Amino acid sequence: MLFSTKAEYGVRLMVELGRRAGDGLADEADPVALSSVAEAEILPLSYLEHLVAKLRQAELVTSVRGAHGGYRLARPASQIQMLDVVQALEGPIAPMECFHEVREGRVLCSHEADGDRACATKLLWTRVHGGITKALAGTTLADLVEFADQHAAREPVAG
Amino acid sequence: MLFSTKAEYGVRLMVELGRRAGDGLADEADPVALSSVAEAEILPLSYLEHLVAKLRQAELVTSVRGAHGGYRLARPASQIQMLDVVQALEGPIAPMECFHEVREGRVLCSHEADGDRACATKLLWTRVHGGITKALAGTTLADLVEFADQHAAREPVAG
DNA sequence: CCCTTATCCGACCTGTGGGGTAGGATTTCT
DNA sequence: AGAAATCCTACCCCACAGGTCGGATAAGGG
Repeated sequence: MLFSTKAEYGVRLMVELGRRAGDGLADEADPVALSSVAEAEILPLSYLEHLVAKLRQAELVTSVRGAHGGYRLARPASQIQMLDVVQALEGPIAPMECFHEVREGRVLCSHEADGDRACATKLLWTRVHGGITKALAGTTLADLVEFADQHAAREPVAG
Repeated sequence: MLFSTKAEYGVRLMVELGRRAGDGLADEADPVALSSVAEAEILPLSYLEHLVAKLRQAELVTSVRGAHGGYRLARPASQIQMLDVVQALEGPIAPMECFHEVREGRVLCSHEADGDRACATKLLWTRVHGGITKALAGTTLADLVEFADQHAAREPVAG
């Protein structure tokens, strides 16, 4: 298994926010209470709180405290890359322990200090890393929202 | 983190076997004792035994028991896809718990029984899965062996 | 002003699996 | 016979995923 349920739950949370934001106009709609998302997705509220905290720190959602508060997408779904979402939830995307992303697209293996022998595998992980990030960066939240709306058409979101 | 060290160690093991096999002629060379691989890669022998057992079950390596025994690649490195190696070591490549690969390229999400709502994320994981398998299937062991030989040229393999 | 509703925050708990060890049985070569 | 290797099973440790709990803080409504 590659990603944990953190990523799954967090993505489902984002999709839910995206669906309720309607077409644009996110700032004017009421913020969505986490409890309503938890109910709709059948996920534990207190666990979602931890996840949404990471999304907020990554400035992917904004929060409104107090009664009638809740969460909103920080920007339109079409401008949110899933790469950012998954990274916020799971931490840096490294196919292996020894891998850090140093700069945009540049990858470093910590075994290089041992002499390159340890990292015959570097070529492979680099390619895998590229494949994953490409798939994640090439998918926006809007893509998922649209997909979700199509496939769950018979049970539209309440609003 | 996506893959565990099982994949890393196992791949390094395979690369080591590939390097020692020379150019083709794998069947005629002496088999490689696991202890020599463990020494060269500075990995615990007893742990490698577990990994190589999986590789043998997947028919990626063959073994020779007894004194002067050891392991060989089951076929030329150029005919070994890294997808098979990683799958043998880590099990099925699923970006998420709820994901099974049903048939070549076809993927199923176990949440579908709950109604599709749970899997707004299906589109995303499908793309990620595709990115990973494409990267793994498109890389052969021979690619890694060549890469390793180039980058560790100043410390050639003993033989 | 207080009550309700919500976000926020940190401590805590529990099971699973990664990562590794240990010991011995078996096979084959010298 | 004995050394050198694979093979096999059982076991151990602990970090972390996955989740709970209690409470602090903030805002709106009567």
